Amino acid sequence: MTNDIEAVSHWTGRIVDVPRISQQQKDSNRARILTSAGEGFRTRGIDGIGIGEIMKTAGMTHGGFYNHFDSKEDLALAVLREGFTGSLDLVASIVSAHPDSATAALHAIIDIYMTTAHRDHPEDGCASAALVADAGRHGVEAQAEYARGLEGYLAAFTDLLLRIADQTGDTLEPTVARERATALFSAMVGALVMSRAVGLADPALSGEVIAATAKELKASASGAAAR
Amino acid sequence: MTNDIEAVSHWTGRIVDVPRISQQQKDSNRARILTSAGEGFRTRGIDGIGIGEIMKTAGMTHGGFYNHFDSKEDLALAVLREGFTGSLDLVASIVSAHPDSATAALHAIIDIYMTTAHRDHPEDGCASAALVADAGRHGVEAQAEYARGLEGYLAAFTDLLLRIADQTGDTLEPTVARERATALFSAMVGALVMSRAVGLADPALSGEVIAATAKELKASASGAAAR
DNA sequence: TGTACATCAGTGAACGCGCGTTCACTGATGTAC
DNA sequence: TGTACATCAGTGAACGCGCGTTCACTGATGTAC
Repeated sequence: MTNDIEAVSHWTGRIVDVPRISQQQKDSNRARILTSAGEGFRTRGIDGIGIGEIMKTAGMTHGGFYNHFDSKEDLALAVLREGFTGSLDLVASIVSAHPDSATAALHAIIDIYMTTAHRDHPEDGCASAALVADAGRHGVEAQAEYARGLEGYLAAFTDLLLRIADQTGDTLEPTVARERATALFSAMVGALVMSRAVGLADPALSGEVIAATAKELKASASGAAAR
Repeated sequence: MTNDIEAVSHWTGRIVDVPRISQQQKDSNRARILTSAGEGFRTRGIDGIGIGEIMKTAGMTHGGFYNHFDSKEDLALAVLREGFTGSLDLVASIVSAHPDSATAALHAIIDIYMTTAHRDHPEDGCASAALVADAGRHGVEAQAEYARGLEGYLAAFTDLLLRIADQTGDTLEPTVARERATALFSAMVGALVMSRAVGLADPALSGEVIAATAKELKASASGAAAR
């Protein structure tokens, strides 16, 4: 069952689901595999879910997988690339929603990132947090994709910190802004992954980790120039 | 081959390696399994290495595993418990090596934690960083072990920040100290796992992440009271 | 002290299972004439 | 416009492999008498 179209079989005369694959349909199927894999990999890790289940979630049988990807590793690379693009687009959209105040934009990012909702739904959350361990344990190509994404995050946060300094009239060297952006993003990712590591067993501690870190990061970003 | 003792077989007359298992020997074998599993799990993830390879590294064949542990999951719980104990002991030993200055102790911890050596050797590094993703993807019992360890880290860092404030004459509420300790440890763990995620593909970025975060954290801890 | 026997840790073959991957097949699409 | 045929995406059975786990066996240890 690759689509919802019914047709009368020329051969049997019975009404059956038949494949009717156009290039557009193929592209759509590939996108569904990618979405399914992105969610599965983020939730259970690259080694934690198989091709069969990914394809089933995408609405196909497992054999057709290799019409779209060379291997599971190839799929993982595509998920990393696609995943970071989506995450960075979200950051950019939050920033452009606060054109007047870079501080408000940063606070909005932190408030969206550091939530129990984000903690509980890695499947459509930040790629950097959900896939950080998988990237470290896979090959150099996966790490290269992760590096590209991480660089995107650091560039976005560095730019934001520079704009905050500019708007508040403080002086901030670009190299220092980049260092602070690195520490900031490290804390966001670290808090989120640790809150996920204890979410089931100790919800109070889990919530405390993200809330306390968010509070500190917002205070730190506002008062950075005063340091 | 469970030990290095040779003996003459009563039955064949040939010199063979024979098992000669005392309680002490059994305890030692269990400890070797635990060490081997701790290193394997940290480096490649709980799902990334099998019982067979763990037992081989420990110098035994795989069948004997179940004389020591009920299941692989049981082993993972033991690794988490043992691993955090070791990590927290190391933190405590660094602290007691700097009895005069809590600031010096914190800087020493950061300088040991945020290094390329620690990044490149998860097998004998911090349990919280190496196993954070595995804990999040395993059951509630694994998360409970992780939570116990995380609580130990947060308590240790909170105590250290309070002692720094005390020694510099600043006032610091315990609840605020705990929040700052949480953000601090989140940044340490986040920076380390991200630096591992790009270590092979982009050593420059990888080194930058730990160096920049370490620098920021030390500056932030020293100037925390001034904020 | 010596002998018989129960205990139990380690060995290595075997189990069922799920995985990533391959492959023969089906049938709709697109092209050639 | 209609017919014949090459193309190729999806199906589902099958493959080899490694995994976690089980089990019959071996032989040293410890205990009973």
